[in-house]
Amino acid sequence: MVRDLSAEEKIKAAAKKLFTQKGFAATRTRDIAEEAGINLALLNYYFRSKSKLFELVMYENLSLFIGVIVENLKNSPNSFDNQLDFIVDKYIDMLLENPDLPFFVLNLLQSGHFEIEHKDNPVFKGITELRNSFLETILNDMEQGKVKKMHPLHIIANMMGLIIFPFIASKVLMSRSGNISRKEFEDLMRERKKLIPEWVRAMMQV
Amino acid sequence: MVRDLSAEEKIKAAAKKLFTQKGFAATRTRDIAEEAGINLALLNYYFRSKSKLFELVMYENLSLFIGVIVENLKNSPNSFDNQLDFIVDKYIDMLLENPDLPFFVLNLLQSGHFEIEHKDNPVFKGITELRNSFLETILNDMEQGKVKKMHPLHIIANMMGLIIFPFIASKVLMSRSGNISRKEFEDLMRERKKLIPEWVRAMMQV
DNA sequence: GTCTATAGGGTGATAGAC
DNA sequence: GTCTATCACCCTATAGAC
Repeated sequence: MVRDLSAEEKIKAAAKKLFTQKGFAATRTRDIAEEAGINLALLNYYFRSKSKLFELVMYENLSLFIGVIVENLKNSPNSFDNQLDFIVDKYIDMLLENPDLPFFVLNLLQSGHFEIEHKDNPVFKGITELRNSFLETILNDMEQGKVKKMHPLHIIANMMGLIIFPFIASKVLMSRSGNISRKEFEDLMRERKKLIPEWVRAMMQV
Repeated sequence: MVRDLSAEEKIKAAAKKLFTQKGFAATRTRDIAEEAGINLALLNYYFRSKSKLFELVMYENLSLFIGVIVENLKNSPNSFDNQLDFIVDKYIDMLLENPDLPFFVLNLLQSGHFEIEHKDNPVFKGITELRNSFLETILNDMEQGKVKKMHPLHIIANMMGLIIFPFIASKVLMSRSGNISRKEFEDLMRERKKLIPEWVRAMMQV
């Protein structure tokens, strides 16, 4: 139960939680209302419809996913090495605070509720900007012989996979069969803030 | 539309496709029936309920996910190096043929339709077996100083992330912003069959 | 702004004819 | 085994009282 907020904020927080955990279709407006501790009718009063509420949560989540990084990348030195440390650190911090976020993004990709292609979509622009900035520095470093030549997609996919995948798999890891606690998991993730940049550098010199 | 199969098989194939792509809640039995080219009533005639049908598809998908590997691991030499090449190769082949499979597993983790914890669940047993076999060889190699000492979870998460994550992200990569074709994507994945084992080895010696 | 009550539409499942 | 027609339920959204 979400407390000490306006009704509108309580609904938004509850919606964010449930949409992120269960996806659009499996989340009922009744559950959101109950989680928020308000009446069902109030949800429609503030947000007009389930879809509108979902879109709002979606934009806030995705902005979280890329916002910090896009903004700060502009101010960071233009070498892959520096950007690497920075991105890994920020992403892992963000995921430790929002561990379900990857699931939300994955839900989006399936649901069709989000036209990621739309040119003037600010999130789309952010992703494109992030990708281009990164590609540029990577290609630049390859040109200078600093790193082994390979398709830059490998590098981006590897880095993102090393960062994000453990959070996706966390439910298996922390299950009875996985046999580690939430605290152990979080400690391991923090440990990865140092390890991932080392690993990525090692991979790029094979 | 699925053709040239018995009604029962057509329904199963359609259900597998839709459940995998959209998840349990967002898939309507009517859509499955239409995709299969049969009547809605027939679905319940053969499978009793939407949930029962889902469970069937689920077991077949998960068995695919772990079955081949568990079986063949038993017959492979007991060193991490050999198992590494083998697993990467088999997984990527399997994912190239079933690119939506990771989404299905992710849906499962959210939906709660699957008690992965259940001890006598054959899929659970397979996963446990796979994990233990792997842990054993990794710890053994660490003991002998063949690889750097670190939490074995890092190694398993890294390997699985490098294999699976690109398929999860494939929809972004192959979108307009991602800017690569399906064929290019598949070629890159095949390239990774050689690269991933090299990367994993490099990471373990940092 | 917040509630109760209910309309309106969709979904899973089944009865019953063939 | 396969179909049509329909039931019973659940869900979103809104009307209207306070």
